[in-house]
Amino acid sequence: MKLIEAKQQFISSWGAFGTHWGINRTMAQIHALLLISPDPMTQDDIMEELNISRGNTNMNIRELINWGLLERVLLSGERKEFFTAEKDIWKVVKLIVKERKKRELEPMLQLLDKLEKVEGDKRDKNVKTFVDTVSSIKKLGRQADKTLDVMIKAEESWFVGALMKIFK
Amino acid sequence: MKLIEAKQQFISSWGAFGTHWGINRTMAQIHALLLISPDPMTQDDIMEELNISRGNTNMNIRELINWGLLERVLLSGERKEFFTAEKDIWKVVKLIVKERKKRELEPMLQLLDKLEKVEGDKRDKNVKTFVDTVSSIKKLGRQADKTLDVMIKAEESWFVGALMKIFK
DNA sequence: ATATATTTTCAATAATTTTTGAAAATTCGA
DNA sequence: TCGAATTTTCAAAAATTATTGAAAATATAT
Repeated sequence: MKLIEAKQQFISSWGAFGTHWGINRTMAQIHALLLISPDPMTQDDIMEELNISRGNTNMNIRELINWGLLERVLLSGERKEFFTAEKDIWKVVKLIVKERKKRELEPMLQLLDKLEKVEGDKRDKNVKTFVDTVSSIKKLGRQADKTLDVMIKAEESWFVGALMKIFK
Repeated sequence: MKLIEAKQQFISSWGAFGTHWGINRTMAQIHALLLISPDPMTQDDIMEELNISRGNTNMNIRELINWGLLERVLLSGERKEFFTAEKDIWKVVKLIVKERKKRELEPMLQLLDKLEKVEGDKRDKNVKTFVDTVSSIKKLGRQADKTLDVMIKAEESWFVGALMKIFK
């Protein structure tokens, strides 16, 4: 397979993959393109390469910067802004985990805390099932939250080494 | 908070949560409803409780059964089918992980294997960056795949215990 | 200060995904 | 086997989400 074709496939499937991970298609495609670009690119470069509009490009670049996945780069002598992607995949994973934890897991845990305090007699099986379900989700969620916190701070080598020990 | 209101909130936010996890809103809501229902429910019960159409209910129940999250239950003397949800949250998590691994991670790893073999001279920095990126994603992906395999087979008590050891 | 290049915004449009509901198929008791 | 109850299908409609592109805002060089 030629590089040009391989790039196409990588970008398009990273895009599809992203849609399952809370990142929209274009955002994931821009990210993919910059992951495999040795040099920083401008907004115009990205528009042309992916055949998408200026507005779309701009909005998704900004969103990627919010996630910490892209950085603005200033090249001396250039008027335009350039963008580059974090290339260390372990860092990329940690950034995504961090963001999704904040956006999804934490609000869910807060809600569960509130729902666990529902009024009613636990001898009523409806109340009992509700409280038991909420409690067990909360328990697992809290464990996941703590685990992810440690992961976010960990070095890849340490993390993989530790996992290997457990999972031989 | 009254049970009825707590149920509403649980169902609606589980639905929103699901949309970030490759599960559509209605599917997640049906799942939530059955998680907190002490007794099995029929399709009509579910339609009425969630105010959704028959077709929608039917399609999403079947999808939940495909994921292994719901089971058909036959109650003696009843003509209608009843449905019940797996209540053990650890098992639920494992079922979801298993399904998403199969649908998303495995196809991605297969593609990366293919893309890594791209033609071209590695002294060309475009080729080098491409291959390096693909390889490092693949490496982390394979590790994740193995880790998830062990997780899917693990008991919750063992798993949490093992994590606690690492993450003190 | 002005002209020009560049970036950002956002209402309108397009694409995609979800939902409906009625018809078709299936199941099951009598 | 028949007929009513129940489940399934799927084309059309609705809802949601993503994209465009032109206008406005901002930044920069001269």
